[in-house]
Amino acid sequence: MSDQQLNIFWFRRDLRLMDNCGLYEALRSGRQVLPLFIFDEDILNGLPASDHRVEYIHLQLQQLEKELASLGSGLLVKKGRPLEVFVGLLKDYQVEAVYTNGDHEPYGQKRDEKVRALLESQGISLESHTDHLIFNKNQVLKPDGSPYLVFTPYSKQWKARLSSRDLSPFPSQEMLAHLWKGNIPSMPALQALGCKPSGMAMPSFTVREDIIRNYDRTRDFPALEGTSRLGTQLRFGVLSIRDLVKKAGKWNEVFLNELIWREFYAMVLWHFPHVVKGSFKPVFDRLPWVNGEEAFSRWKAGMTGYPMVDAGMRQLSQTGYMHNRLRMITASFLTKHLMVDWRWGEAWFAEKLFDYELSSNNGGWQWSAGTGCDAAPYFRIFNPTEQQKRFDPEGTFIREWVPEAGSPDYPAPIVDHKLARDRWLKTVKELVSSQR
DNA sequence: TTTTGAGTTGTTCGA
DNA sequence: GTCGAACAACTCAAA
Repeated sequence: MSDQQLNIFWFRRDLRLMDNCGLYEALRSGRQVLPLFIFDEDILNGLPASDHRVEYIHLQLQQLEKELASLGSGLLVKKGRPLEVFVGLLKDYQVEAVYTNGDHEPYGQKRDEKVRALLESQGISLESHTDHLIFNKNQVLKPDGSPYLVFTPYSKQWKARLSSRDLSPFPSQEMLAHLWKGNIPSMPALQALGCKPSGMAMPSFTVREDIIRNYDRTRDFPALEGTSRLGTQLRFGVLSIRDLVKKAGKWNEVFLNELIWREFYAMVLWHFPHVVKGSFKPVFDRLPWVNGEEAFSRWKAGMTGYPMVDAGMRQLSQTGYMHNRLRMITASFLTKHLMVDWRWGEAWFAEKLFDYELSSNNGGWQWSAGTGCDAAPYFRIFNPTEQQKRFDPEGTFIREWVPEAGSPDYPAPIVDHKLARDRWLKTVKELVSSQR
């Protein structure tokens, strides 16, 4: 056991050294800081052998390790259950305090409470900071102290609060000399974690001022480079949200609003964790979903016979990404045309998306299905053919992903649009009227 | 307490 | 082809 007292900084979804709130606070305390990451077995065991997100995290950790090594330090990477890993660490090191950045998801909160209890039983504190969002659970509330349920008033209040919020970066850089200089074993290879390479291209987009400035005009056209593609970096904290919000505020209000949606849904999940399992509005848990396995399979495979839907679904499977416009079209189609439970679709996106974020994915699906807070009205049903005309008028996107569209090799539409539309309208009307 | 206006991203229909 | 209304009623937020 090392006899020198130290702090641990526990990286999770904040895989960067710069402008990292919790890391800065750990370094500022004056003690040396040992950087730690844990591959959580409880999460890994629920994933397939080849998961592109694990691969992405591993890649970012390698980058972090390189940066830390150049500073004379290193990154301690462990695999196991966090609680058990900490039990081991407390034997190996004389830990004074553990610093980290908070997590708004129910699993992360339970995990952190268990770790906190363990540490506190040893007289060690767990210091948690807010880093992945601008505002935490209770910083943007109605005057009566309750959470907002509608986006627009939330966003107004969010912006009002932002104007008095200091977004200057946490100057972690100036403190990096305080990193632990003792021996740190190098991190395990991906295969040693039991994960195979996915063969997918890892997202590595940069913050593009030109794209963000044009965001409101180009974001709806999947054939254009019209969206930021920064979701994955935000999910894993490779980018600082403070930095991005500062730029968004200068560059494009509509883009800033998207970042506020991200915070809105995080806040909703924080206050209403029941949305993980069921509809925000309980009445919609009684929707008589058809849940056809065959239809669901065809949707997943991009074989519905609606080119716009299939293009989106194939883009997702093959790249781990789907353009936002297509996320709405495919989600609307699965829930309203095929009448498959939104949770099925949510789970599929969760498995496939690089940028998967529980709160945003859940919020988006419930919005699409009309079951969420501040959701789309039930009669707002996307017509996949109409959407194709409006947002891919040249057919560029369709040709890229569904080159056989229009040929005999391409399946006939899985459902008739008008019949499906009428069925959905009738179903929801009956549900709502039965409630009165 | 009551009232009033408003509510991400759409589609269809009929004038 | 364009345009406005209807789709549905309810809940939320704020005055």
